[in-house]
Amino acid sequence: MDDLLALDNQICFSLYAVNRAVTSRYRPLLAELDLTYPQYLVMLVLWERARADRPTRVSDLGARLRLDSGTLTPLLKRLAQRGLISRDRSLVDERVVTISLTEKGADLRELAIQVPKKLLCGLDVAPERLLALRNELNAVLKAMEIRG
Amino acid sequence: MDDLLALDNQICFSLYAVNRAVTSRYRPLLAELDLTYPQYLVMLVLWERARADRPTRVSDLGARLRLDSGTLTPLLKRLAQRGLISRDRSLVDERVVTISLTEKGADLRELAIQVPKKLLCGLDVAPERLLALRNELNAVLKAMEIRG
DNA sequence: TCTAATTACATTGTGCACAATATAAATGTG
DNA sequence: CACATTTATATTGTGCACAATGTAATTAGA
Repeated sequence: MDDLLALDNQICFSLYAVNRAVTSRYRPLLAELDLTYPQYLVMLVLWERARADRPTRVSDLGARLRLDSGTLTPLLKRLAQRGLISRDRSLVDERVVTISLTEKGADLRELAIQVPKKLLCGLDVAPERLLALRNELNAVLKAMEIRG
Repeated sequence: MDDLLALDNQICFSLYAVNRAVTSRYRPLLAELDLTYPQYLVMLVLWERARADRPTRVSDLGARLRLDSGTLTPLLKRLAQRGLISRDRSLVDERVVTISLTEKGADLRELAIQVPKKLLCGLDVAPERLLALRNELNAVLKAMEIRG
């Protein structure tokens, strides 16, 4: 059985399925914050950088999340429309758009802290198994990004 | 350091990033078959079931890939339009749509065999690491699906 | 048997991802 | 300084995912 094409032999399918399964666990929790999952990731980056007093450009978000402006621009517009962030053209370099948290956006962090807590509770998977998985994933990601 | 919210501490982000990284490795290979990644997954299921002479309904695809008709219906219409599959209302139960491979669709399997081969070559990750990852992923998926 | 509930799929609408292209500002080069 | 090149973001278009709703066929119940 060299069944290279069997669905269950594709790592890619496991990744795809688990990713969607995990995301759908997040969905109801994030719905309480009125955030989608990618919006949540953007907010995580912004909260992180704000704590270190680092200004954030669209391209910084792109580098961190591996997303391009085609994805980020409309997403950021929606966050801005909801008053969580502001988007301002840099005065130094007018090509650059600087993203900053509004007070409302910064405050949302308090609520967001509950998200990973609740998620881990609801997840019937041993913590050490999750940690092992994360480490494997990060190793693979690093290997893929360095070479290949 | 209560940094529950640090991006790098979120398993979900690793999953999300690796999933997209792997998918983008598939993309150029699948482009040669003129398939998207989800279309490829559907074809894998169809090839698998055809080998076992199992007829396939839309809901069978949905169960296997965990996708609903909102995703599958338009995807299957596109595959049908390209002449890879046919979609036929069941005569026994008119609610059911049966998906079958056309000759062209069945033949595409030969080309598709190259996909995982080329992918593994291009991937600079040790095979045993991938196998470990897949096993971890499958274990987590199973745990998530059995209990909430 | 008539009707209510269920089932299978389709449709609509929103929000990603991503390719391709556009636009405008900055930078480099002669 | 002109002008080509590069850079940062925006726009357009396609194809998922998924929630919500619709529709028609089947099944279950009274």
